[in-house]
Amino acid sequence: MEKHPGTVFIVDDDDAIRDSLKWLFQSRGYRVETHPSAEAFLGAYRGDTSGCLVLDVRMPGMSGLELYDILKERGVGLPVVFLSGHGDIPMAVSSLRKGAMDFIEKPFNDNELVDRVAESLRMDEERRRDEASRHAVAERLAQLTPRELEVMQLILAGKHNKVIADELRISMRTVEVHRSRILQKMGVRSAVELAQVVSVSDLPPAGPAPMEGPGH
Amino acid sequence: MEKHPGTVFIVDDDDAIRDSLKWLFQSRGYRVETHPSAEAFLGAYRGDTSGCLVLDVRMPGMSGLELYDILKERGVGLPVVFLSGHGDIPMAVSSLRKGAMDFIEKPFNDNELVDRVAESLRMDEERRRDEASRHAVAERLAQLTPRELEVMQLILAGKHNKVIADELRISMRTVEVHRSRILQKMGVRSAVELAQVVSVSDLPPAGPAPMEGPGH
DNA sequence: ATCCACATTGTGGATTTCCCCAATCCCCGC
DNA sequence: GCGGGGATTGGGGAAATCCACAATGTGGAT
Repeated sequence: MEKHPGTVFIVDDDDAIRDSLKWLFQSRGYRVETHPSAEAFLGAYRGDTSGCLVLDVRMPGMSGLELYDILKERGVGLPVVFLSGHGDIPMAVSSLRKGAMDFIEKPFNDNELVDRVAESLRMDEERRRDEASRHAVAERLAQLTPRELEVMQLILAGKHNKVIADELRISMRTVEVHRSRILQKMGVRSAVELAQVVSVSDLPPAGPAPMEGPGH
Repeated sequence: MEKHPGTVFIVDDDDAIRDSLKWLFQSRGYRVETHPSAEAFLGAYRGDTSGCLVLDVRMPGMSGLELYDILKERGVGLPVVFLSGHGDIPMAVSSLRKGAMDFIEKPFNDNELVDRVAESLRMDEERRRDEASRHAVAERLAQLTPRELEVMQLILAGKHNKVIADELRISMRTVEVHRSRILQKMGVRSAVELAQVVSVSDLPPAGPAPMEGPGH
C-alpha cells in the first residue's frame, strides 16, 4: 500500500461516507486521513503535508465552502475536491472559480473521484515544488542589501556596469563589487543565470530594455 | 458609446434574448455582434477580433458546448461566458474545467453578467498581448539556424564562450560570431536581455546551471 | 566608545566580450 | 557548374568583466 504520494484528507460528517471513502482510497494505495468536521480538520492539519482535500459541502457547524475560504485566507494551497448532495449550479461555479479542483455530486462515481483526486495530488506536488523554488529565490533576494537590489535591477535591465555607475552616480568599481556580491548571494555565476533564477520570482522592473532592431 | 475595447459576441437562438442582451451591452458602451446559431457565429468569426463570447448552452443544431469544443480545437482562445436555461452541475463543472469564464443560469442578473463579460474582455486583451509577445519571440527564434539555436541554449545555460567552444568542438571565434548573430537576430543587446526575452517562450534546456553556493 | 554591516573607491592585471576585416569549406538549388 | 547561405577560423584591437589586495566613511547596535 501507499504506492502514491500525498495524503487524501476526507472531511465529511457522515460516518458511512467517511468510511466508504476511506476504504476506497486506502484500497487503491493512498494514505488517508478522515475528519468528521471542518473544525476537526482545521485543528489537525499542519500545512506541511502534501495532499488533497475531499470535502463535503454541507456539514453541521462550518460548511465545506467556509472551510475552503478559510484555508485560502491562510494561504493553504491544498487542492480541494468538493462533494455535494444538494448543491446548485451557482455554488459549483463559484467554488470552481475560486480554485477548487472539482465539484462532484453525490452519489458519485468511484473511479471519477479517484481520478480527480489523483490529479489533485499531482498538482499539489507540482505546486509545492514551485512554491519551494520561489521561496528559495525569495530567501536569497532577501539577503540582498537595498543597494544591491537596486543594482541588480539595473543589471537585469541589461545595462553595463558603466551605465549603472552613471545612473547611480557611483564609481564603476563599486558597481563591480555590488555585482559580484549579488551573484554570490544569489548563488549564480553569471548575469544570465541571475536573470533566469529571478524570472521565477516577480520583481518590479526598473529600467526597461525591450527587444528591438531587425527582426523579420 | 464604445468606450470599451473588444466585441461582445452573443450567440443564442432566442430572438428576444439576443435583442435583450444586445441592448444590455450596447447601452453600456460595448460593441456587440449577435448570431442566432453556433454555425452562424463560426461562419462569421474571423479570429482576429478581441472579445468575449456569450454563449447559450442549448440551441438547435450545434450546441453551445459543442461550439466551445470546436473553438478550442481551432485554437481560438476567446473567453466564453455560458448562459444556460436547463443546465446541471456536471455540465457547469465540465465547462469551467475546460476553461470557460463562467456558467450562468437564466434568468440572469444583468450586472453580474456584464461584470463577468467585462472581466472576460480584460482577460482577452491580456491573453492577446501575451500571445503576440510569445509569437514575436517565436518568430525571432525561427530565424536562428540550428547551430545558432544550439549555441544559444549554451549561452542561456550561463556558459562562457570558451566552454561553449570546447563543448561544440569549435573555435572560440566561431562561438563569438554565432553569439553576435543570435543577439542581433533576437533583437537584444546582451545575453541578459536574451535570457529574459526567451524566458517568455518555453525552450528545452540544454546544459543546466542551477543555483548553488552559499544561500541562507 | 566600539564593533559591524553597508556603501564606497582605487590599482592593476587576467580573462572575456565585442567587432571589423577577411577567408575557406560544404551543401543545395537553379 | 555557379551562386549563396551556413559553419568555420584567424588577426587584432577597443571595451568590459572579474578579481585580489587594500582602504575610508557612515550609521546603527552593544
